[in-house]
Amino acid sequence: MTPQLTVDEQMEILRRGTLEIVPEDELREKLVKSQKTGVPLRLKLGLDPTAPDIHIGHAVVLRKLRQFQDIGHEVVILIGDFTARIGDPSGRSVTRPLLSSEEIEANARTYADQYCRILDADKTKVLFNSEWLGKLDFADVIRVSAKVTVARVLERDDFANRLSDGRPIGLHEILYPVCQAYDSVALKSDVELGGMDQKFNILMGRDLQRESGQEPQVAMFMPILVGLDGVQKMSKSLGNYVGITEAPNEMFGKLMSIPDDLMPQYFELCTDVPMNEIEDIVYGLSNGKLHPMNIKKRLAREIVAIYHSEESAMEAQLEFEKVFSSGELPTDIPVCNIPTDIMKDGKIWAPKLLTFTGTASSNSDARRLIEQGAVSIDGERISDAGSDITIADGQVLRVGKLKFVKLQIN
RNA sequence: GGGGGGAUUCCCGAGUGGCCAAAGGGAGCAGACUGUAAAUCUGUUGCGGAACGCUUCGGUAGUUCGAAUCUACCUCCCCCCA
Repeated sequence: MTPQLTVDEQMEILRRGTLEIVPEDELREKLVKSQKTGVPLRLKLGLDPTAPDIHIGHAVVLRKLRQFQDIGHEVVILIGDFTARIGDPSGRSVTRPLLSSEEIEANARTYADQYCRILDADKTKVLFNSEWLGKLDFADVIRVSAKVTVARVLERDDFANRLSDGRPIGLHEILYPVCQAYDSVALKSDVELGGMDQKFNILMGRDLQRESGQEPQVAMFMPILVGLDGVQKMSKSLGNYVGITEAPNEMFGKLMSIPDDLMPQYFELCTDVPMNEIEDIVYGLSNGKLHPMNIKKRLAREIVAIYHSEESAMEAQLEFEKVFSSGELPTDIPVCNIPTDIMKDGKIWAPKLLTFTGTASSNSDARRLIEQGAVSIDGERISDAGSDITIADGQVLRVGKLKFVKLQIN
């Protein structure tokens, strides 16, 4: 992109949205040195070999890496296939299922397809930590472990808490941070990015690099994006996410459903809107000069445009307004064939229509929806769950706010 | 090695022989209200062509007219002591 930004300008870009840079002056020094020598910095991002669906929460870190790439630096995506066997003790205590090497490879490929939408593929490398961790023998493990003291490991919040609560800590879990730290040594990374939950592990990398005679990496901590519900972190399993491969209309709709007070955060972390403009927006919202809905539309447009295009973002907005503001039918309605043999005399039992079209999961579910007034055909509400209803070719069945099906009778 | 506690519907969690398809909360869904939301209110959340019936409370086999509740065994989890 723009090759010759001053280091100050670079720092300003890189600081955006980050929680903490440890230590900040070392990052500056590294940037200065890199600019002088022309040797790019090596950025490390460790990823789990699971979770192949990247959402805009993951994208926060990936976009930060992209900023580094645009300045000229290179990124190493480190797939933790070896460490996955241990299970990161950070936060969750759920043991992860072991993955076969085929699965890991398949996941890594899916990852690659997706992160290319954000990262510059020419400046990105993917490595697996089994490559070096798998080669260590027991003596090596002891030698590396010897560089870390128990007190140092136990400083970590999670371990300290577990110890005082009398909850168990596996001996192997103590080695997890050591493994991750060793990755940094093996990669000779200059900067490692991660969430605050990675703080301990990433800082451990600094220690081990120093012990190994390397210049320690700088740690950059990125915030965890809050999900669409406005409460929990964005994650696929909670269903409160926007996937970066989702269609424009879906993205737009999902983004419009976030609580208002999430908007500033989303602007900062998920868009390229300049910070001073975001400040103006926040101010305008607080004094009532700006309407939250319009701002949210802008936000949704900005994000959709990143992963698709400005045109499709605009179209998504028009579609959204059409369906939700004007209450009109969406442009694309899935068609469902209704075979005549499940009908009699042009009629069909109402719950059957819902289960057949997949708009209800069971007759009981369908009955409920009908009784609650969620079901209509061509805008006319169906209210009797026991009744046979007359349907005609081309009619549109609507269930709830979001489900539409065009009936095709043959 | 010894002792103790537990597994309930999507999640948490009540229920200790019939009044239990199973309290309460969370989450979801639907309706109202809105700005599309959030908040709020209301309803709903096993299955069945359904005012009746059927299948559920870790698994299996029992006891009983009747079991989520009692017994035996099994599986898995957790805690304490060593």
